[in-house]
Amino acid sequence: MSNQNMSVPALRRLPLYYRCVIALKEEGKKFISCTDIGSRLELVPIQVRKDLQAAGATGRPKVGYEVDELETVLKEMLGYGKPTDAFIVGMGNLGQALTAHKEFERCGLEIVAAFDTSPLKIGRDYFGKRVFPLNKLVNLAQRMNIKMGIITTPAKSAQDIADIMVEAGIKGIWNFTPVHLNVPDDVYVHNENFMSSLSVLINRIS
Amino acid sequence: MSNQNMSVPALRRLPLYYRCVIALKEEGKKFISCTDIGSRLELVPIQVRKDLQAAGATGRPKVGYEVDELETVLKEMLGYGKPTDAFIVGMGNLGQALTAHKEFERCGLEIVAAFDTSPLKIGRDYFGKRVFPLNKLVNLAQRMNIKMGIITTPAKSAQDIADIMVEAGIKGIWNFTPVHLNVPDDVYVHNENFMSSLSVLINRIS
DNA sequence: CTTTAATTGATATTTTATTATCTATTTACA
DNA sequence: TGTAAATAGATAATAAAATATCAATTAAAG
Repeated sequence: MSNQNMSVPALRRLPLYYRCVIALKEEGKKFISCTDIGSRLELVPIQVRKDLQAAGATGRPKVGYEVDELETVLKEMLGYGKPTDAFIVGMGNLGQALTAHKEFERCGLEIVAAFDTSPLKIGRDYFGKRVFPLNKLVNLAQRMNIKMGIITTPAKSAQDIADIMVEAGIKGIWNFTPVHLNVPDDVYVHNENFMSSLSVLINRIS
Repeated sequence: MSNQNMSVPALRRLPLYYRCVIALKEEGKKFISCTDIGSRLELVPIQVRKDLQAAGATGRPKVGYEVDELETVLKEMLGYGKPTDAFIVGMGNLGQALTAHKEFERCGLEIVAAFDTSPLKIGRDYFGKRVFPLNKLVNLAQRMNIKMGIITTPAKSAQDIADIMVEAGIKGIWNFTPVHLNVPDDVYVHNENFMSSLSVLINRIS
């Protein structure tokens, strides 16, 4: 199924290609070349070709890739076909923003439940998602076979939440806090560290 | 001042070291080694040492780095001392979440004004930041000498906003939309593409 | 029917980032 | 005072990613 030996940088570029393909499809294009995609995304054609090759797409010389086929291949590789169910913990501003985010549903992610410790939030619905107390997480995750968790709590609770997620059998954690999480080897953590991005930006403009 | 020839991966790790240093300082530690930092962050000591070296820190054999000095060096390199003023455009859920984010102020970023097109939002305050109409951006940015812009609008308006920011003289754009932005060479765009992160997560758990 | 231009696919090269090795230094302890 | 252990700092090696080169293929134009 999903190619595990694809490099992280390449994998991160696939959604860009997907968006590009959808846009071109809407423009009525039937075929598309690496050069086309590259010029739209400011990437060199060779890189696009290598990435598409790794994703399993095949094209025809002089013509390029068939748009419909490319869409299918990318969709498959990105898991857009069968969405992954996820829990989100921390219904602060960021948690709410992610829960409201429409694009996730079109892109392989279904946030099925939210968790918080605040009695003001528990039992409420945010954008159609019910908020549960934290102590229900393990049980619900196991019953619903949840494999992905999103952490949008304050930094100080992040490790505790991660521990709970690990106990619940979650295998992928999307960590929006700036703390390093300690988890077993079979759990993959992706850190969305805004501070890291900020460092680069500040460095580049000064 | 800020070292332009530091690699992006290394630069992205600096905030992690900074957090670690602050934590150790609070624990009362006076000196800290690469091994210590590495074991806390699950990084190999050599990598930590090289990064700190690039940041300009110097340590003593057998002892490590002085915590206070390390804090100063990292703070300087990260620009935490003199915060960068920024404008944010798009006061939807994500825009509000970022505006509310307390940590930015402690980490070199000051969001000084917000912009939106919705009459319901213009004139209001969100977390102490006034929302202005979009057509005020260029003028305000020039008067306030704003060099950083954050885009949290819907995807379809992103390029338009980027064009306005470029016109306003903004040199660094933090793009939270999934679209590729076309800007002149002297403007640096950092893409915070949630879809890219999602690809990696979905790929790794399946 | 032949030539030309564009493009893929495969392989090779270069660049960048990470990791290892080795030496010098410093502290702690016998 | 001497020795062992830990560590920084410098240099070297390795691994990973990006980019270039080249041959094969195909469609279109002459």
